[in-house]
Order: sequence, then C-alpha cells, then structure tokens
Amino acid sequence: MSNDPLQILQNYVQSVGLKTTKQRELIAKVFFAQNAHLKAEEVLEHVRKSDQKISLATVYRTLKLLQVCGLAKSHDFGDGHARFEPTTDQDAHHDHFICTACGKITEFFSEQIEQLQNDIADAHDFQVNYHRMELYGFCSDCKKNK
Amino acid sequence: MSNDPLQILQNYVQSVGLKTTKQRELIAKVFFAQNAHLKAEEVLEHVRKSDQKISLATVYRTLKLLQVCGLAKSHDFGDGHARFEPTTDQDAHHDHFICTACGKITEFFSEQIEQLQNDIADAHDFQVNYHRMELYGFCSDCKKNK
DNA sequence: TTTTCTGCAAAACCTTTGCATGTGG
DNA sequence: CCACATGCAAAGGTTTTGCAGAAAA
Repeated sequence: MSNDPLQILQNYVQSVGLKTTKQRELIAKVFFAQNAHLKAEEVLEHVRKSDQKISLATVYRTLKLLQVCGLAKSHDFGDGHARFEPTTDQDAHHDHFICTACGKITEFFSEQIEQLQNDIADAHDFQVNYHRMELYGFCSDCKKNK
Repeated sequence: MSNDPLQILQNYVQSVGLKTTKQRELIAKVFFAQNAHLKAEEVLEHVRKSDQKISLATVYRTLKLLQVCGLAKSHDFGDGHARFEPTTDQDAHHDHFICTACGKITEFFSEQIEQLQNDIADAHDFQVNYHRMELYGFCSDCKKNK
C-alpha cells in the first residue's frame, strides 16, 4: 500500500473509471510538491510554467477531485480566497498560525490540542470529528519590525 | 464609559464625522439583539421586519463599519457565506462547535485554550493577538440519530 | 448648504458549469 | 468508438461600488 499521493490519485482515478491526463498529473504533482497553502490562482501559476494552456477551470476541477479522494482540503482564512493544502497522515491534524502583518501562514501541531478537544467534546456531549485552530498575530519577523 | 455597543457606535460615528441614520441604528440594534452568527442576508431579513426599504448594500456597509470600530467580526465557516457576530468583552475569546450534520453553530469558552495558545506562541516566537478554534462533528441531537 | 448616506443596479470577485472539441482507454 | 476531460466563455453566488437623489449636521 503506497503513501505516495500521486499513486493514490492514480488508483482512485482508475477504480472509478476516470481517466489519467497530462493536466491532472501535472496539477497534482505541482500541488503536492508545494507543501503550502495555495490559492487556485497560485496553483495555476506554478502549473503554467510547464504547460501554458492549462485553464483555471481544470485547476479547480482537479483540486475538487483531490478533495473527493481525501488528498486535499480547502479553507478560507478570512480574505475571501479559498486556500488548498495537501492532506496526508502526518499532518491531518495540524493547525495554523496566520500573521496578520505579512499574511504568512505557518503550520504547527500540538498534542495538547488533541487532548483538549476531547475534554471539551465530553463536556458538551459533542462528537468531534476534526478541529481547526488558528492563532492570529505577528510572526517573529514582523514582531521585530514593530 | 459605556459598555452598550449602540452607544459605542454612536460615539465612534460622531467622533469621525459620520452621520447617525435610522438605517444604521436599526441594523446595529437588530445585529446586537440577535446574539448569533448571521449571514448578511439574515440580518437583512430581520431588519426588513421594521423597515421594508433597507437594502442589502446598506447592511454590508453597516456591518463593515461595525468591524472597523471593533464591534463585530466576520468569518467564513466553510460554506462560502461570511457570518457576522458581535465582539464584546465577555465573548471576545469564545470558540465554536460546528455540527456538520445540521449546521448548528454553538459557542463555548475554555480557559485551557487561552493557556494553550500562550504556550504555543512562546514556543514559536509568535505574538498572538487573537485565536479561533473550531470543533467540527455532531451535536448531541444529531449524535443520537445516527 | 455641504457632506455623508441610501437604494438601486451594475460591477467585481472567486468559483462553477455548459458546450463543442479533444483525448484516453 | 465511447466516455470522459479540456478550454473557453458564460453563468453562478456573494460582496462591493458608482451614481443620483435623500437626509443628516
């Protein structure tokens, strides 16, 4: 059983009767290579370096496909643009720090948060399936320049 | 020094040379009375009960004004609609539980989260100004019906 | 009277979709 | 060949903006 997202995508595509195309492969490759929070437009920019003709619609369609097979997630951090990020086992539960000065998004992981969400869930009779925690403020660089 | 958001708004409006209007007063009154997470369209619905002629544009403009003077915040919970909520001292730090079955949004507050964010901030050399924590899953009602 | 505000409609924005053409299996 | 995929452009949804008339200071 492979952990390579491109392999997983390939398997999924075949099993559901979809087709492997140059565009899909390229978009997926670029997306997983950039381990970042990209807007669709940014994914397109990267992809265009290899293929000028790929359309934004295809980027959206491929990103949606990646979400359907559990390889990507989208999220709006509040500026009206959806950001996409890979979902892999090791970072499925990571959280984010968002610098409100420079816009940089950094990931972090806290075991305590996992514990905390269980406590809160119990206290409120909720069944938590996943969580999201975001800390807004200034990153170390921007903190200096204040 | 008043704690009444309507009073704060009034003071702000006057101090910056803006004008007090029936529409602004009504929208603000309705918004603060509904202590909920409302879409702009929902604010409009409530407002229309008192004044049929108020436009959606004015609702947006007033909600933006409330954000500028720190009385409201907006956030996209992932369905593409911005939700607006009052920002007051007592609930400035609350967090959210979102039921992915029925869409219900519930607030909660945890002192431990406040502590946790400080620890994380220190560890990463970040200056946290505010945070957001969301737990996604099933509320007690929807949990039963599974 | 002067500046701001409103309502309307149009524009802007990101994202999705319809359609004719292209391409993988 | 047939079904799916693509690119383009147009449509879709929410939010913003330009403008002329209305209202507050």
